[in-house]
Amino acid sequence: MRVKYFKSAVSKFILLSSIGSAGFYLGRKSVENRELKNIFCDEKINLKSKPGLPVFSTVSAAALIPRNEFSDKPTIVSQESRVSQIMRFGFPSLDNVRSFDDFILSYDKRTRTANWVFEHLTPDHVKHNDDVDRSKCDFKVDESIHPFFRAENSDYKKSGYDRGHLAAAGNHKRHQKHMEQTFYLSNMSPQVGKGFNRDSWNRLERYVRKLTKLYPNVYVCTGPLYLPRKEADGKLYVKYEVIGDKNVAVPTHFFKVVVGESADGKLVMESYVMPNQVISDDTPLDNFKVPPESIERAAGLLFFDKVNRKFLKAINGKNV
DNA sequence: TTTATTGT
Repeated sequence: MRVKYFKSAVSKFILLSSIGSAGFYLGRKSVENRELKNIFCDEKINLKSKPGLPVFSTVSAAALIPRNEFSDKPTIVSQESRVSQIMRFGFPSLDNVRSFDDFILSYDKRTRTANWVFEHLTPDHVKHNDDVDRSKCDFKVDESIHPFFRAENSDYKKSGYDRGHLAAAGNHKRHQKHMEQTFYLSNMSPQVGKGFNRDSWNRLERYVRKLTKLYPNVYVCTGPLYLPRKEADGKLYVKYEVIGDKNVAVPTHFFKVVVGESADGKLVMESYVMPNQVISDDTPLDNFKVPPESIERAAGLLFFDKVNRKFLKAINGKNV
């Protein structure tokens, strides 16, 4: 997704980096006005000239083989699979992609948490369902990942961090099995509990669910960020804690990129970055909006690459 | 309403 530069982007960057104790950088140049213009102002960017982009158009979601807990045999997926519905607008990357029944995940063996998760929400997915009970769900090891690289429950124990869902449990209320699959530790990242996971991040997740009241289809990509910050010597470093015997990485931030599709096919995009720290409950979610391109650069991902610009009407509330 | 941990 190539996006135009908006003047408000500068103030949003400043706002974002002012949240919390110290400034984090969504790209080294992003705080410099001149560089920002170079990055975002060129409306004539030739997509084909960008490395990596053409590769994605050749990848078919139908080739993926989803997990099936109840059989050793791989299931061949039809063209109209849930995977291709969820990934309709393209894969952010192709690294270690795993498909679950109602969400897709790319796993990072080095950090022992995901690179990204992708979900497709409809009013049906988020409405209350008496048959689905969150309290019956258990956090469980993802046995499909090599023991060297998978998080254990013991890694989180007494770490001070929550096992925070990336694909939120509340987004998968159609079947008990769907919700249970969100409890694999491959879908967890260490998150500050009170003040973040249980509060402002949860507020963002509920807001995304609420978007299904406005848009019959909502697509959302969520993941961790490890952003550089300036140290005392004036240089930028990426620094993050690791927890447990498996050294599970504690992300500095998390992102969400959301696309809502109206009944007439028109699309709006919103993208957020929140620091993994205590956030005051009265901080408006708008304060966390950042240009999607800045997340792409920081994360090494491309979001909604297959969206036809013709249908994209707004990014972060601004018409495009 | 939805997030969760710790201790019993």
